[in-house]
Amino acid sequence: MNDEKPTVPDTDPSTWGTPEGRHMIRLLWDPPTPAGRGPKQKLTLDQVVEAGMAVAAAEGIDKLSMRNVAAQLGVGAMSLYTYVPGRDELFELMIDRAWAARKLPDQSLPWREQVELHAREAWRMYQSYPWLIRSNLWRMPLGPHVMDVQEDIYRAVTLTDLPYPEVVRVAGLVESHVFGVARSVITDTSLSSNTGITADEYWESRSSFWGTYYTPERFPTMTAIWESGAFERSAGDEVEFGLARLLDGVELLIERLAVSHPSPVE
Amino acid sequence: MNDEKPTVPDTDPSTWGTPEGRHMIRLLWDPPTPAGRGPKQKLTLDQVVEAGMAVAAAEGIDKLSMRNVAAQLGVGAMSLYTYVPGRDELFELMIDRAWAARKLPDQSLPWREQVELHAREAWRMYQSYPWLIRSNLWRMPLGPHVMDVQEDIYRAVTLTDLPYPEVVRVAGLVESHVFGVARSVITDTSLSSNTGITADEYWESRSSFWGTYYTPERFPTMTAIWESGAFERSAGDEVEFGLARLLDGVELLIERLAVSHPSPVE
DNA sequence: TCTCTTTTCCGTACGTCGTACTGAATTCTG
DNA sequence: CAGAATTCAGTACGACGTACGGAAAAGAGA
Repeated sequence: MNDEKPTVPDTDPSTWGTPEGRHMIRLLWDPPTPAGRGPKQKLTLDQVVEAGMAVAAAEGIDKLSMRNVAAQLGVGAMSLYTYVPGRDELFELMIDRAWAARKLPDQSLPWREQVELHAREAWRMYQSYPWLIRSNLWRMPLGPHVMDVQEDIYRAVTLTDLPYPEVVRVAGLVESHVFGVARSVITDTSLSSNTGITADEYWESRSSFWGTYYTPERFPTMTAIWESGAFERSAGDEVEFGLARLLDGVELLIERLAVSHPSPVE
Repeated sequence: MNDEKPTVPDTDPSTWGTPEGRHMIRLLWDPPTPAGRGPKQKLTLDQVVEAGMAVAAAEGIDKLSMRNVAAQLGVGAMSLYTYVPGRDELFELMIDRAWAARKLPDQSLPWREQVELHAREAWRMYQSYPWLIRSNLWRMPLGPHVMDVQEDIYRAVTLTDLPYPEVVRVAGLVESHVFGVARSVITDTSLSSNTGITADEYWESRSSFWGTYYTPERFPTMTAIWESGAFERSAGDEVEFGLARLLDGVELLIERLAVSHPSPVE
């Protein structure tokens, strides 16, 4: 037995994983080969992905359906399946494409400035492509742009000389923070995900709450904050504020570790 | 003109907002009145919400459909609409119910310990109800449990004596952090949102990437981190690590403000 | 040039979803 | 006991992703 399927590690990567997985990796990394035989393709993969981003930008991510993207391109819905395996995969390609616009920091800068630039670039990305907040429910696409940025973030954080486990955590912390601010701002700014109502309309529709169940006795702190006007936030500042606190904390950790394990080179 | 609809502020809260909004607020705050006339109800609102949570727990949030919840309860799908205005509203009620289990910290503790307890409770909540990570796409429900916890978080952060704008930001920062860790862990742990494949199956299916496009030259830092084993993270530690860095940063801010604006009482 | 194979395009169709509408059954009110 | 109000639920509509199959197009081999 076991003579047909050897248990030795397979050395040919083109047989690793599943056909679907390999197909998706190829779509992300290789320009799709124009394929000799049949009729010419009316579109390119890039056009399809761009049309998806156009639909998401114009009508919101909830309207990103195969039928809508196809209509945007003037083709039948099922035609898209020759370019893309399915809706989820199209979204994956859109995510990687969104990351393509990320600038990388000058490597000669101090680590903190590099990390700050990465955070601001992430913030800019979420503002440009608000539908990216949905990507949190997806696994990270293994696309070239996502991976290159990710690598550069880890490189920048490594400059702190922190041990690798802490590097991973700090990188995740910065990412989470920007994402968190983006999420709250986008949810409050753009249209509601399902119904098409704005934030103002939402609060207005539920305004009866403030006259019936909300009492300053039950919610004294919120009342005070509200009256101070501090709930009216400016989003950009929130990113910077959190980032500053967070990196202050990281610097403190670096100092503390330096004291307990002094560098032999110093 | 304008004699029928006065522009003076309406003093009767029962006319504020929209009928739908008022209905939802009532569902969140008042036990539904058993309503005299028609046939007895076979269920209670609580049973419906609980059935929704059961479906979400057993099959994942993607299987939370009106038909599934109804089947769970042994009633017709349309019957649910006498208890709940719609699917989104049911989810809103589920969210508030999930927050009901949040413990509040002892108010005599130092602010930092109180905030830490809030963070750990949030973490526990996301572990108990993983489908809550979807709530980020919703606006915060104005339910009693959500509001009470929120008030208590603000109260705890206020103990720092920071100005209100900073209080709001710090509270948001802690919330974002816990959410961020929960998101990454849940996405990596539970089944994929759409397809029913596990994280292991996902990475396995795409494993061809590592043999074809991934090279240590292009991704040197990730390679080093990978080989050190630092990518195998333990989630609970991540919450604590980030929380520690974050609150260290907040303490630093407090000290800095205390220096520039020394308390007159001291 | 003619045929064969491959590929593209896309209409149809199935199963899912939320929910509008309708009507029958049920219970309290007058 | 008639009428009004309310619950339950079947049917149906328009959206969705996508499996399937057929028609058309284009290069490859004769």
